[in-house]
Amino acid sequence: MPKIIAERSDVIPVLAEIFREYGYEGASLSLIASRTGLGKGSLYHFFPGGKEQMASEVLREIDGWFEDAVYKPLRDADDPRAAILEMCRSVATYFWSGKRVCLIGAFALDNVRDRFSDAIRDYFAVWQHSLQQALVRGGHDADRASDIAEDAILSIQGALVLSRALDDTAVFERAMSRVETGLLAGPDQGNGHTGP
Amino acid sequence: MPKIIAERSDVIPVLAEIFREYGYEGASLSLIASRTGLGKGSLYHFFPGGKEQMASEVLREIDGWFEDAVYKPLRDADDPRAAILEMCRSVATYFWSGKRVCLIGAFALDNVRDRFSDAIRDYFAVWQHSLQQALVRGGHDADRASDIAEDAILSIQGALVLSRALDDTAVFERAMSRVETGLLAGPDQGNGHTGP
DNA sequence: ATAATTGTTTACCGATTGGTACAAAAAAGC
DNA sequence: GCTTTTTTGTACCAATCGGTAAACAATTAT
Repeated sequence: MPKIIAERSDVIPVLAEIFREYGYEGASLSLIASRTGLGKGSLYHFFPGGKEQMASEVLREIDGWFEDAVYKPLRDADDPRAAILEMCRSVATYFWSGKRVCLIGAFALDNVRDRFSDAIRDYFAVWQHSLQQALVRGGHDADRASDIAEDAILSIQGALVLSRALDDTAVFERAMSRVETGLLAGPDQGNGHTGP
Repeated sequence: MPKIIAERSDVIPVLAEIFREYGYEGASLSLIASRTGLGKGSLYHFFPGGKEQMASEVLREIDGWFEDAVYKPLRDADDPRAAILEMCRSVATYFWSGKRVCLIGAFALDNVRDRFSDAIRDYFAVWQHSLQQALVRGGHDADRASDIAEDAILSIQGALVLSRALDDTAVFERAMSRVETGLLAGPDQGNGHTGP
């Protein structure tokens, strides 16, 4: 039978998009089979662990992408401010201005959270830590940097929720603009809740 | 047969909790039947429209609760600052410091969003509008109030995502504290992205 | 008391779920 | 060429899905 194009690694992004659109439970095997072009036989040949393995590898791939494209630059870049700017740009592109859901955030709200809790926690924890590190190198003290990073990440997630709920990408874009401003504000400004 | 206790209105909060825990697709009829104590027959007697009607009435009830407990006070209260403070308190209690999911936010990320898009949109739109109104009465101009309200609501939603992902209610509490500070800051402070 | 209404039980429906078995086909190694 | 390994199609599985039918019990109205 024809081998079409399907390398094993080519199928994971397709799986990711399916899970994004339909959720874990909503992504039925027949749907997966039809969208990937792979029969059940092939699917279970590549992923003996079934749907759970598919989702698990999707999460790993997403995490890997963020590690390379976002987290590592944040930690290693010479200019932390430039890295933060680049993060905002990458994130806005990745989430297609709010039209594309964050699969890991969606899983966090779903009942499948327990099944993938480690991957979900790591994704956000590493993100926050990397961002915090960039902020510290930008002159913030550790505690305040942690706070700012947390607020930025949670704002991005909330922006995805709200822009999808209101069906308005402008919500996401405004939020990203606020996040960028908040991250780039120097350590001297006291624009937080730590006031008197 | 015994009439137990089940008034029709008593079952809706139970349904709400089930949907929160398992999501729309994850809440199977057999699960609903066992948790409510009602057989399928009774369920379909009360909700001829099946699961979709159940979810729909749950959303209406949630919306009604927020209208009474949050939105209306925000619009009508004599002291807008006190109303905003009360909103923060109500929200923190309602979401049990981040341990309880926002069903409407979760639906917004799910594939059932299309089915309930009107209810989802209204919930957030009315929230934002009510909060904006309170801010305007607190001295902000309309555009800036809209921006602040949007940021507050999206931060709350993001806090629910992140605190669940990290399994840490402190994330939610810190976020609520920041939200409160941001909402209560007077119109003279320039702590936003509208700088030069 | 009796009739009409309301609520509940139970059995059942076809469709679909995630997953398995296995043989045939294609690709790769020799 | 042949053999071995990797990949695929098909048939099948028990379990469960959301939903229906209808006989029956309990409540209410008369």
